[in-house]
Amino acid sequence: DYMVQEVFDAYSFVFEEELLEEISKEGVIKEFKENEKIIEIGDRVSSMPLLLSGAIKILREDQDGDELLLYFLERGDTCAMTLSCCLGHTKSEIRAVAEMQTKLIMIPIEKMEEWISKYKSWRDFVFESYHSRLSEMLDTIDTIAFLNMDERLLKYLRDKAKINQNELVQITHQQIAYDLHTSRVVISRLLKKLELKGTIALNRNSIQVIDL
Amino acid sequence: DYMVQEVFDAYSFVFEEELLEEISKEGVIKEFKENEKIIEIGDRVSSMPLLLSGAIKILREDQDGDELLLYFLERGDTCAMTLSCCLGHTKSEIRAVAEMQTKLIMIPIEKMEEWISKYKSWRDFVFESYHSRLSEMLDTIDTIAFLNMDERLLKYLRDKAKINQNELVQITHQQIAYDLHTSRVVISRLLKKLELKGTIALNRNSIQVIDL
DNA sequence: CTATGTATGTAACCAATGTTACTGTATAGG
DNA sequence: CCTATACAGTAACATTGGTTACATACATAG
Repeated sequence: DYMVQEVFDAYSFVFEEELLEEISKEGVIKEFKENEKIIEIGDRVSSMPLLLSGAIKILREDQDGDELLLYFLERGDTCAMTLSCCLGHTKSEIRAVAEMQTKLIMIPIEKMEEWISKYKSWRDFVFESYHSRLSEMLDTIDTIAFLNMDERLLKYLRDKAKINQNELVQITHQQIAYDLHTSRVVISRLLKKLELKGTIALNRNSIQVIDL
Repeated sequence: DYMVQEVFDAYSFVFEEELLEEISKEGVIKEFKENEKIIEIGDRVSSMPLLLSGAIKILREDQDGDELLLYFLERGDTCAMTLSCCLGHTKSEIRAVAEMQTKLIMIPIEKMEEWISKYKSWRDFVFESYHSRLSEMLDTIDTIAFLNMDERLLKYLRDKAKINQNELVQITHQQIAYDLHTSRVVISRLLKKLELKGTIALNRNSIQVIDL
């Protein structure tokens, strides 16, 4: 029977063969380039994305249009936020942006509801997604509430290095400032301090995380 | 057939009669006094609480033991955090404290898993709980990340007034400081400013929220 | 090579929040 | 009534983070 190779690669440890085939049959593959917008705040969500390869960053926005990074998603993840919107038939409360070249498979909302009754593994996956997303949100809250900006910055760089599997993080100070909801000057200042401590090395358009 | 009155009162619009009866039969009623601890961080969670009456506040703690209020739960709510722990068989990541005299019914974890297959209304309830908890968490993140302390304080007082259905909030400055993860002096200072603006009136051990 | 735009470094200042220290006042228990 | 304690008001100062302004360095189009 027909099966998409990437679906197998990313989800064979999670779902049984029959479901993997259904996903392959019903899902629509979509690809996004780095920094391409995947979901916008207020979008009606009519299908649920499963991550096949790449990574996505999930952002929140305030009234003034200022952003805040919530967390990253990787292969095998799904966005519980979107899931939640699907099941509740509400609009997206977050923005999703491709962190790199990213491949998704979109599951129509009717199928995902059908599979909840049909496949225990799917149901478990959905619950597990909610669970890990709640944990991520808690972690995000801890970070914002309990850490100073220098600690948040270092955590951000380490997370970014991990997601990109590269200790050389390709990014500008301004982009970091957007993700952490602060200003470029603040980031430059703190980065310089981290460099003096020997934790990182600064280059134009990239930062090397030494102390991973 | 036997049914607990409070279960009917709080959940008759959500669950069918058969399920209401099962809940009444399998659940164990527990009562908590104001400020009594319901769940502690690290606790093994072996049953899932449904709120029958009263209110609960959910707190997060950092390494130094400092607290942060996440959100309140009311009648008809359940703690998706605890739910999540139940299903994932992990320990509690949060603390739950009775905000007032509170009555819960505790559902054994096996039953709640059984009902997920058996009752669609239960499954919907579980998903809806996850959905609203994720929304609350987003709201909490917005509050911490995007608001200044004076705005957070006012929001806190309004939420508290709403939960207690009383514009006269019985609380000390120190307790507010704990919930908002700041110091008593900061709270006293900001409260005084709010009083001068006419938004609130200060008394010993209580605050009247005028501008609800 | 030069001009332009983008990225970065940094000083000076401001605003918000956190800290310390001390004061006064209400209240409960003796 | 007296005293100990919890609660609240406030000044003075420190720290963190945000803002403005400007200088410098790099990269690329022409």
